[in-house]
Amino acid sequence: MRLHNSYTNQIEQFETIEPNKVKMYVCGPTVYDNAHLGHARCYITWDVLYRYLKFKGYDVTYCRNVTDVDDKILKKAETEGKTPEEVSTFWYNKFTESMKALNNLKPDIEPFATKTLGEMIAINKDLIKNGYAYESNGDVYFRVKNFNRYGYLSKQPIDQLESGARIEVGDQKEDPLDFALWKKDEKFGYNSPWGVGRPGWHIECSAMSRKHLGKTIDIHAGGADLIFPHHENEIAQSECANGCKFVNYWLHNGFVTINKEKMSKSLGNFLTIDDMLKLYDANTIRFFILTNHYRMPVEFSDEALQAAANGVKRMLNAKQTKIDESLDLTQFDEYKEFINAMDDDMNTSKALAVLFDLATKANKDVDYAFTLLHKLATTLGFTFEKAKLSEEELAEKLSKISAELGETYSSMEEIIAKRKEAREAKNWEIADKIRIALDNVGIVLKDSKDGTIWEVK
RNA sequence: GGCGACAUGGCCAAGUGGUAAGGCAGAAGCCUGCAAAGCUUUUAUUCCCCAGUUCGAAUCUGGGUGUCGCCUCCA
Repeated sequence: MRLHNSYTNQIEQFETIEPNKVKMYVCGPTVYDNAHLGHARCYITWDVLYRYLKFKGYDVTYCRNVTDVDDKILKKAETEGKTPEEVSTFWYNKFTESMKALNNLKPDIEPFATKTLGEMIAINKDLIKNGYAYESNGDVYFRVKNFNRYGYLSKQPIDQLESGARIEVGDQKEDPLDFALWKKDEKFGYNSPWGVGRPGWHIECSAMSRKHLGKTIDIHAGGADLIFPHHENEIAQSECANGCKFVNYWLHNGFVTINKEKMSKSLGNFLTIDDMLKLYDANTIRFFILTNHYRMPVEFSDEALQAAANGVKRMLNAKQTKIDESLDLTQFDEYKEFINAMDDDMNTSKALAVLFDLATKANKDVDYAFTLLHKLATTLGFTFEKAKLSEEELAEKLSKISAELGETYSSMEEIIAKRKEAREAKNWEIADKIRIALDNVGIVLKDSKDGTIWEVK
C-alpha cells in the first residue's frame, strides 16, 4: 500500500515497524460540544483506513484519544454550573453515539487525557532533564530552539514563525516560539512536580500515544488543521523525550467547506452530525465523503448530498443474492481493481467506481457480483440494511392510507392483496389509487414476476 | 508577508507523459396495465490562460489568472 506522508510530502510505500502489525493513532475530539460534518469526514476517513488495513490482514491497533481537559470544557462547566467531568462525559457520550450512527468502528483504545497525566508528567520530566524544557513560575515550556527539526512537518521556516509568534500577557517564556507543556492552574489543576496545574494540549497526544502504542508508531492521522502547531509540537516533544523517531507516516485529511469556506466551530458555519442524520442516512454521508479523495477539500451542499443519496441508493440496492462465503474473491478482476485503487493512497472514488460496476453486474445476474460487492462495500463501512419502520411509524402510515382510501387496513400485506385483486380485475383506477396513497406516505411498491414488495423511499 | 494545495463536461469527481474512469442530472429505447426498480444507448477532438520540453502533455517546466487552507483554538 502507498500512502501520502505529510512529513516528506510524498507518496510512500507503507512498511510497518513490526511485521503485519500497525499501530495507528488518530487525534480525537475535545469533548465540549456537538460534532459536525467536518469531524464526520475526518473520522470516516480514518475509519475506512482502519477497516481497509484490517481487510488486508494487518493486526491493527487503533488508538483515538479523548481530550477531556481543556479551556473550553472548563468554560462550559462554569457557565452551566457543572463539573468539568460532567461536561466532558456528556459530550463524550454524544460523540460516541454520533460515531456509531455513522457506522464508524470503535477504536481499540480510547484513552482520556485526564487518565494519562502520569505519562505526561514523566515526559515533561525527561524533557527538562535533557534541556528541552524548563519550568517557569509553575508553568513548563518546551524550548523550541533546541530542536533543530522544528517546522519540518509544517514546512514553516523557523524565522518566519518567529516573526509571527506573539507573546501573550503573563507569558513566562524564554522565547516567543516556546509552547506550554504544563500550565499553572490552582483552580482546576492537578498535582505535579511544578505545582498544581494542567497539561498543555500537545503533550496529551504525545503521552497517550507513547503509553498505549509505544515510542515509535506507524501512523498518526488527523485533520490538516492540526499540522501546525499541534503535530509539529508533538514531534518535538516525543522525539526529544524518547530520543527516537515518533511517527513513520503522518496522514492528514482535507476539510469540509461550505460556501467555499472551511466548516469550523469558530466560523460558526457548521452542520452537526445529528442534524445531517435527520436529512441523510449514514451511507449517504459516507458516500459523499468517499467520492472525494481524502486529502482534497469537499464542498458541502444539499445538491451534493442529494446526488450522493441517489448514487449510494443505486449502489446498495443492487439485486441481492445469497452471500457465498466459500467463494475465492481474490480471483476476480474487480477485486484486484479495488485493491489497486485503495492501495494507491486510498483512492476511494476509484474504489467506488468498482462497486458501481459490481452493482450493475449483480443486477444482470452475474453470480459472484453481489457477494463481492457486499464484501468490498462493507470494507468501506457501508451497510446493506434497509431502512425499517418502527411499529408506531407503520401504524401511523397505515392509518393515513386508510383515511385516504376510505377503508381500514391493519397491515401492508392487506393493502397489497387488495391491489392485487384490483389488478387482476384490470381495475387500474383502484390499483393506481392504492399505489399513489402509499407513495404519499413515502412507501413505494415494486411489482415483479415474484409479486409485489414495498419499501420505504 | 511566509508556507502548502487546488483549477477536468450542466453538477460532483478519478486520471500526473500515450491519446478523457465513475456517479448525479438530462435524452432515447427495452421492460411494465401505468409506474418504480433494472437493463441498453447517449452527453468533453477536450482538461483555467500563455509560452516551452517531447514523436506525443490534462499530465513535465516557466509565467500568468482564479480559488482555498495553514501561519491563533480548530478534524
